[in-house]
Amino acid sequence: MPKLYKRDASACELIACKDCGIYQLCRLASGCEDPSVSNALVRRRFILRRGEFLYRNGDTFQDIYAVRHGSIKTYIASDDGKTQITNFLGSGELIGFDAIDAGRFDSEAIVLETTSVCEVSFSHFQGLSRKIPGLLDQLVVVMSHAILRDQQMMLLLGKKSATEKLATYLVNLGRHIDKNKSSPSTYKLTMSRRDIGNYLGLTQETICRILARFQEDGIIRIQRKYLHFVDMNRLRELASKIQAER
Amino acid sequence: MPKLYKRDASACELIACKDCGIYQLCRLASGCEDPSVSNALVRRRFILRRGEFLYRNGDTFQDIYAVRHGSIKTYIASDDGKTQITNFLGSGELIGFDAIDAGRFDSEAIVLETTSVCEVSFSHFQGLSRKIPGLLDQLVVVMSHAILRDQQMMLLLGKKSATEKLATYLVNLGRHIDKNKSSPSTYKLTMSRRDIGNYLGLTQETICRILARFQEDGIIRIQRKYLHFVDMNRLRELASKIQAER
DNA sequence: AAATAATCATGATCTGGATCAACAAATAGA
DNA sequence: TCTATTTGTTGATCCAGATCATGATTATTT
Repeated sequence: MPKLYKRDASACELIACKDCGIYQLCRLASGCEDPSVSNALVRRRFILRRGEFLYRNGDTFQDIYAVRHGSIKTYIASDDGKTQITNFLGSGELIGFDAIDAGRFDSEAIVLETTSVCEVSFSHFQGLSRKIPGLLDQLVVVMSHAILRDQQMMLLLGKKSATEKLATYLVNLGRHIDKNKSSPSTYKLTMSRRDIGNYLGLTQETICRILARFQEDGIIRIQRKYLHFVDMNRLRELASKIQAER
Repeated sequence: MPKLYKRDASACELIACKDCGIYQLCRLASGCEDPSVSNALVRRRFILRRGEFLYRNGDTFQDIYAVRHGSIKTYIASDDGKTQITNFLGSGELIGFDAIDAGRFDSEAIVLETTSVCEVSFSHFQGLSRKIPGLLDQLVVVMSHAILRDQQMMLLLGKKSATEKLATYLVNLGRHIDKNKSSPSTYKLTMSRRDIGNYLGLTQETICRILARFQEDGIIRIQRKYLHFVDMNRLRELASKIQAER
């Protein structure tokens, strides 16, 4: 059962700041091209471990966060207790701006593995933006992208079959790999089958079965948490059903 | 078959600017409290008629829009031609910021009835924001709200039953009514059953059947496009299944 | 006004993915 | 180390909502 909550810490392995979602923001804030001088924006860094919350439902909104290394899931709940995972976040991604309007979080963020995070005080950010033109413009761009992503998700949830959903999900994982140039085509899944199912509007059983089928068909190899991409093109076809029959 | 596209025009019945989603923006831009002085921000106003596009897939992004009066649907398409309606917009709502990041629209907006729109040049908006602190902050707030809304939609699409989906949809329509104080509890549906179904991840047949059931159960009265709310509380219960049995 | 095309409505049937069940494997805790 | 809990897997069955079909209204065009 989760657990702790925003434990303080310091020093963590750096990921390249220039691969971070707030790199442009940090660069602007520090007023120079040097990517390491990001402290004008980032208040503190800390580490969370598996099962710990970054924020909880009802928390007052004060900060936005950037994932430096690790992974996080965010989800919302309905009145009657159903939950929907709204995103899985990895290195360089930003969390928290869904709470700007209400001034408090109506969602929760749980860490899926040991994860280091940069914390940006939003009021400090707003203060800086008075001095640094372009800072808010950059935030607007990031938020625009998030809206686009959410709309793609609505399309997936509303219109795609189970196979298309999972194929789409895997293709998107694949993109991350290229971006972070880890081993050519292998991915460590940090989320459970249940989480994937919840995210895609399916059950864990369906996820298991389709993963098994993808493996039989020679599209992926999967062993528990370890996913290996064998035929990315076929997967892309399945993601939007343009499969040249078979 | 749709049709024309961004036809120019002028003069249209005003809706109260203070009920508009960009009222705060207009007010800041005009630098005074007078809600009628909004021309610092709004470039032009025009009217579209049923079936006309406000923007189309692939269009270069230049403007954001505010609906003054009328209604609009927005949707995206997958590679294989499935479409998902992402929003229905009414008076005072803003459209277009999903295109800021990419610089072009990956979605389309079609007008559902004769609709008047305020057009705001985004580059002009950015220019103004250099002089008027708070302008971009306000946009960030509006976008944050849009993200929240999209997440609620993901929950609906991923986790709710057909009945819950439609009840939720009707309850949200109801909110609009109060806000725009039209006749006590009657609503003119400008979208088709098919559109509602598409939006909610259902078919038009299912929408018809559930509407009929809601009417039998004395929750609404519905006659083609005209919807009358009879028991809003019951509807709210159905929206998140907390129905005290029956 | 007549013809055509959308839209709405309702019944009959089918099916993709949920649910239920039972167990295996891995992980966390004591 | 052993035990308990979580996570993953696969089969059998079921059902909510899709699909198919047909006709009634209502809008739009000619």
